[in-house]
Amino acid sequence: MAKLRRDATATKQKILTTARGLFSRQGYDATTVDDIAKESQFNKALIYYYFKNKSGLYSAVMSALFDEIYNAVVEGERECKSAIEELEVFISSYASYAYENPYFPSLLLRELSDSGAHTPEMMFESMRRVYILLSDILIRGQEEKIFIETTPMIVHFMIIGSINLMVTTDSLRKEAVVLDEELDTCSECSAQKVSTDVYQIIKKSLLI
Amino acid sequence: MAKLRRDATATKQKILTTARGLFSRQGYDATTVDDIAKESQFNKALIYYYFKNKSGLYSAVMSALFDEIYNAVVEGERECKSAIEELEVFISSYASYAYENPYFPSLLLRELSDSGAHTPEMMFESMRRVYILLSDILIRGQEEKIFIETTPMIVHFMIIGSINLMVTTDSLRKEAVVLDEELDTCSECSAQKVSTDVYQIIKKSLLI
Amino acid sequence: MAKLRRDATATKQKILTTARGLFSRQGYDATTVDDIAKESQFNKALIYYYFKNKSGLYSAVMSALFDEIYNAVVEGERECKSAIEELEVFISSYASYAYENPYFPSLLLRELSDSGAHTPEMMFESMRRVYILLSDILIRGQEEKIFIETTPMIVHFMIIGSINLMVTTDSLRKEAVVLDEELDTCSECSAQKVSTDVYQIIKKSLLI
Amino acid sequence: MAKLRRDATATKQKILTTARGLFSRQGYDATTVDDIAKESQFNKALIYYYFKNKSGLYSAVMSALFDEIYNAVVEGERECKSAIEELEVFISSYASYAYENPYFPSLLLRELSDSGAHTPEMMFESMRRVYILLSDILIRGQEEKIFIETTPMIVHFMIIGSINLMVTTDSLRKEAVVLDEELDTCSECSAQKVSTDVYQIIKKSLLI
DNA sequence: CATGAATGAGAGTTCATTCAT
DNA sequence: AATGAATGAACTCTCATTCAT
Repeated sequence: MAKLRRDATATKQKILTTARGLFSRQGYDATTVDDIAKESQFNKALIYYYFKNKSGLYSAVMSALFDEIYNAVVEGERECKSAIEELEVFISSYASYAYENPYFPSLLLRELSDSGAHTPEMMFESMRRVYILLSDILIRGQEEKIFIETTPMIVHFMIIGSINLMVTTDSLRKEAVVLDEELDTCSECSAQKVSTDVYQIIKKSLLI
Repeated sequence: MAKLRRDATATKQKILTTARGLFSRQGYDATTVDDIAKESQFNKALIYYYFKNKSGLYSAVMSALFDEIYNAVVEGERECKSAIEELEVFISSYASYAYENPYFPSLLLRELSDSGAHTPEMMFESMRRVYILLSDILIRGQEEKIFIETTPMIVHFMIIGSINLMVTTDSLRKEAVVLDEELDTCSECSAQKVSTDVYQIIKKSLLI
Repeated sequence: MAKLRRDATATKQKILTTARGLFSRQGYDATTVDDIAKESQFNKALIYYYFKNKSGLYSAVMSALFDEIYNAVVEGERECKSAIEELEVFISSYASYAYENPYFPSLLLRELSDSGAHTPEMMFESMRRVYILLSDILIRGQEEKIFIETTPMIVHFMIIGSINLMVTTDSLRKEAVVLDEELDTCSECSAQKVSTDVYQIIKKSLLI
Repeated sequence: MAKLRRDATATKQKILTTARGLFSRQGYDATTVDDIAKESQFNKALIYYYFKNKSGLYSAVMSALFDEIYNAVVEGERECKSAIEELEVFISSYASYAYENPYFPSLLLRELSDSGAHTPEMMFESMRRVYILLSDILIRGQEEKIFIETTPMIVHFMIIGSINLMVTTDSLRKEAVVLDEELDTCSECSAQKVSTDVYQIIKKSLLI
C-alpha cells in the first residue's frame, strides 16, 4: 500500500511546490502542515524529515522563489545597451514573473508587512539583490546624464508596489466592478498593460 | 488611579486600541484574544461580550482605521483650488497618516495580500472611497487639460504602494544599512521626504 | 426604556414558565441562563436575584411540575368507588397530564436516567407520592380480592414508562413512518388511545 | 505492564469503552473530552485523531451499543418454536442485556427524552430493528390465533420502559427504602424477577 | 426591582511536532 | 525513505456567576 518513490529529490520538490501554493493562497499561519501533507500525498512526518520544521519549509519555499525572480530579471537584463533599455526590461521582467507566479506577490507583500517576522536571513539577501539591480540602473542613467537624480528606494517601491498590488488585488478589483460599473479598476488589465503603464510613468518622470 | 470601570464606551475603545496595535504588529492569526485581553487589562470574555468573536473585533478595528484615513484625506482636500494642488494634498495626507499610524500600512498590505480573506464587506467600501478620491482628481486634471491620460488604478497603487512599503520596511531598511553601507535604502527618510519624492515623480509624469 | 413591571410574582412566574419550556426542550445542560433571560425578556442578573443559581431555578421548575401532576392525579381519584375505577382514573389522568404538558415526560425521563444527578431532594418526595397512589390502589384491589398479587413498582413503571415514552417519541415515530410505511409506530395515536390501551393491558393482567 | 501502545484498534477500543461508561454515568453534556482522555489514559488530541469530534465519538459509542442489544435479542430468538416462546425470550434477553450493561438504559432513555438531539441517523435504524422484532412476534401470535389484537408500539414501550426504568432507578429505589421501610420499591429485585414479572403481565394480557 | 458590565474557570478543537516501526 | 500513532501546548469561545449602580 505504501508509495514507493524512493526518489528523494522528486519528493522534496513535490513538497516544496505544494507548500508554495498553499502558503501563497492562505498565508503562513493559516496553512497547516497537515494541509501540505494531504495535498502533496506524502506523510506529515516526512515533511519534518526533510525540512526540520514548518518554518524551515517556509524558508525553503521563499528562497527558491526569490532566486527565481532574481534570475528572471537578470536574464532579461542581458544584452541591454542603455540604462533606459535596462529600466524597461527590469519592469517588464518583474511584471511577467509576478503575473505568471501570482503566489509571489502575496507572499512578498505579506513578508514585508510583517517586517519579516518569519523571514529568514537569506531571503533578505535575495530581496536586496533585486533592489541593487534597479539601483544600479538608476545610477548608470544618471552617469549617462539621461536620468535626473532620484531616491532609488522610492522608485523601486513604486514599481514593485504597484505591480504586486495589481496581481494580489485581481479578484478584488473584478468584484468591485460588479458593485459600480462606472468605476475603472483596471479589472481587465493584462501584465503587458500594467508593465507598459508603469514604465511610461517612471520613464517620463526620470528623463531629464 | 484605578482603571475606570463600568464605562462601556471607554472599555470598548481600550479594547479596540489594544487590538489595533497587536493586529498590526503581529497579524491576525498570530494575535491571540488572550494577548489582547492581557494587554488591554480586561477579561477575555468581555471581548466576546462586546465583539461577538475575534473576527468581529478585527472588523471593528479595520473599519475604524479606514474611516480615519478616508477622513484624513478628505479633510486635507478642502479648499484646494486645482487638480494639481489636490494631488499634492492627497499624497501628503496619505503619507502623514501612514507615518503617524504605522499599524495601518501593515494591516492594509496584509489585507490586500490575502485577497481579503478576513476582510468584511464594509471595508472594501472604505478602500474604494479612498481610491475614488484619487480617481476623481485625475479625471478633473484631464478635464482641466493639465494631466495626460492615465490608468488611475495604477497611479493609485504606485502612490499608496510606495508609501505603505516605506513605512512597513522601516526597520528592515535600517538593518540593511548595517550590512552594506554603500547601499542607499533611504533609511533616514522622513514622511516629508517620501511624500515630496512621490509627488514629484507622479506630478512630472502626469503633467502634459 | 426600562421595563416597569414591579410585580415580583408575575416576574418570577414568567421566568419559571420560560425555564420550564427551555429545560424540557433542550435539557438542563444545553439550556443557558442567557437563553432563559433572553426568552423571558428579563435581565440575567434578575434570575439570580430570584433563584440563587441555575440549579435552584431548575429545582423550582421541577417541583412545580411534580406538584402539578400529583394534584392532577389526586384530583381525578376523588369520588372513585372501586380499586378498578381508581386504576382507570390513575392511568387516564396521568396520560392526560403528560400529553397536555409534553415537557414533563422528557424532564422526568432525563431525571430518572441520571439517577437524579440534578434532582433536588424534594422532587423525590413528589415522585414517591405519585407512586404511593398507585401502590395503594393495587393493595386495595388485592384486599377487595379482585386483583392478583403483583409487584407494584413494575406495574407503575409499565404505566408511566409507556406513556412517557409515547409522548417523548412523538416526532421520532412520525419520522419513522416516512421511512417505512408498513411499520406501525402508532404515529397518530391520541392521549385517549394510549390511555385506553395501557389500561386494557394492565386491567386484564391484574384481574383475578 | 506498560500500556500497549501503537496499536490502533486497541487504542480505539479503550477510548470507546471509557466513553461509553462516562456518557452513561454523566450524560453527553456533562461528560468532557478531558474526562475521557484522563480516564482512558490517552491524550485528548488522540480522541480527535480517531473520532473527529465529541459527537462523532458519541455516535460511535451508541452505534456499537445498539448493535449489541439487537444481536443479543436476535441471538436468543433462535430456535424458538412459538410466538409465545419468542415473547418470553425477547423480554428475558432484553432484561439480561440491560442489567448486564447498565449504561445502556440510561443512554437510551436520555436519547429518547431528547427526541434524538445528538442521535445520529444510523442509531434510529438500530432502534427500529429491535422494535420490528417485537412487532413481528405480536403479529405472528395473532396469526397463530393465540394473541389478541394490540398496539405493538405500546406493548413495546411497556416492556422496555419498565425494564430500563428499573435499571436506571436502581440506586434511587434503594435510597427510598431508607426513608420509608413500608414502601415496596422492589429494591432487591433481580433481572430475573423483573423479567418474569414483566413477562407474566404481558402474557396474561395478550393471550386470548 | 432591575440592569449592563465584568469575570474565572473550563470546554471543544487544532496544530506543530515527535515517536516507533 | 516513509508512515501511522501519539502528544502538549495553545487557541477560540462559552457560561454560570457576581459587581456596581
